[in-house]
Amino acid sequence: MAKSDPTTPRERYRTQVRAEVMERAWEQIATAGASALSLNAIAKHMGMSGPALYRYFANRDELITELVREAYRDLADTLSAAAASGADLAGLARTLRTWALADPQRYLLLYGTPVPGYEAPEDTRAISQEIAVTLIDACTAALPRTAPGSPLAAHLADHRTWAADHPAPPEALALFLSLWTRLHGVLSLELAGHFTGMQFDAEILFESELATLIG
Amino acid sequence: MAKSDPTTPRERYRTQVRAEVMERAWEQIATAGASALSLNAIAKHMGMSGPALYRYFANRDELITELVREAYRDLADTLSAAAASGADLAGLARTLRTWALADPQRYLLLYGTPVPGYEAPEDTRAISQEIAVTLIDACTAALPRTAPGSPLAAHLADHRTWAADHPAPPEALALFLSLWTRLHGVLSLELAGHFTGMQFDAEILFESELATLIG
DNA sequence: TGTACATCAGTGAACGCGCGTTCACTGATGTAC
DNA sequence: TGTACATCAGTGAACGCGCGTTCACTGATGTAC
Repeated sequence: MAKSDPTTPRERYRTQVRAEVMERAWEQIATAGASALSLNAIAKHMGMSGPALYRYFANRDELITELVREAYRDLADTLSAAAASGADLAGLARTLRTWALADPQRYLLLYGTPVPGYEAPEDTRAISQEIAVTLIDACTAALPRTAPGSPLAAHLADHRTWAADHPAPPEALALFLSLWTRLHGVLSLELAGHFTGMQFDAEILFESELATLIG
Repeated sequence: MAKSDPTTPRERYRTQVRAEVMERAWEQIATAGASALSLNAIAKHMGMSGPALYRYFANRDELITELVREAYRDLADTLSAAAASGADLAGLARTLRTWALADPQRYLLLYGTPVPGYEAPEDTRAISQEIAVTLIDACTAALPRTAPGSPLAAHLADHRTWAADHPAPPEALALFLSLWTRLHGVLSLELAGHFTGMQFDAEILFESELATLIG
């Protein structure tokens, strides 16, 4: 490695340990949920003493923030990669479902019941909006030529500051909100286990909801 | 009060204290969420010592169970009362929304991310099904005469053991699942605060979703 | 290449906290004769 | 109506636990001359 390389061995070691801490944190979240996340437990699991982690994270909140950021980042990248390789709205929706099922607690960390006492920092909102933009673009492309102009679209024409930076017809915003809430409705009930006992296939419900949105 | 009255003063006192414990528990849940519920904190709030509560609840899990039962019971009663006074499917949906907004954490206790380490007992499933039945009946009544027979309905015709006791056409079951997941999608994102920052009116989104289901 | 110093990862002890839960006990309330 | 006894609500002390976090320290790694 060239001498000019800015990453010193120590820096590389640091980022590596940070990464391992977060990996263990994800394992712990997958098992017991985000509210049970404990620095001491992670340290023990890594064969280290508890205070050692304070070399890598200022406190528990910063670790959670980093996890939230990583999750948003991963979802944003996954979706925009799918969009870049030609996925349409239905494709993006299925990508979202696959992503959520791959690690339910990760999805629930972002979109489930908020972790009590934790407030997400400003910059995660930016990534969250990046995700929205990807979906809104796909919604715009999926709009029928003659948009019906629902009451929701009319309302959004006047209440679109949240998408002010991004040009899109109000019908696309309406479609986006419908899409988001419907997919989340199926996913969150499925992941929370509210369909267990009912033996139907949640994927068919998901596809059905998708079909009524686009068909 | 007649001598034959089976409720002795002590029994009345017991149920009264139990009720107050649960009231305080709801306050605590409303503030910090269900996973932060603490027997000691409730006792302190009532001006009692911690161990005193063990006269009324065997342990923390039994208290949570009682809260879950009460919430399900209240929702089931609210919905069936609405149905009894002539509310149609849209009316029931709006009743559900009102109920959820009245106490967000109560709604999230039932339908949000599960409390880690807590498993709901069997008999709450029964009340949950009671709720489903009320909604399914309204769905049956709301079906157009010539049901379209979606792929979801076709699937449900073969996977309806969860509604085996209750006669309803598969199209009604399909409508019920769509309704449930869509309303929950809007409600849970709204209650979890994922719409804050976007200035649109969640009620209009709710109504829009409802309209596409029924109209 | 070798030595002197600075950096920094990790440890163990400690603090204060709140939790769920058990237990022996006090004191008030209700019951039986 | 009065006394003797049983029931039971509530207390305070205690146990063991795990948490987040601070701090003084050790020992290894990297840097400068």
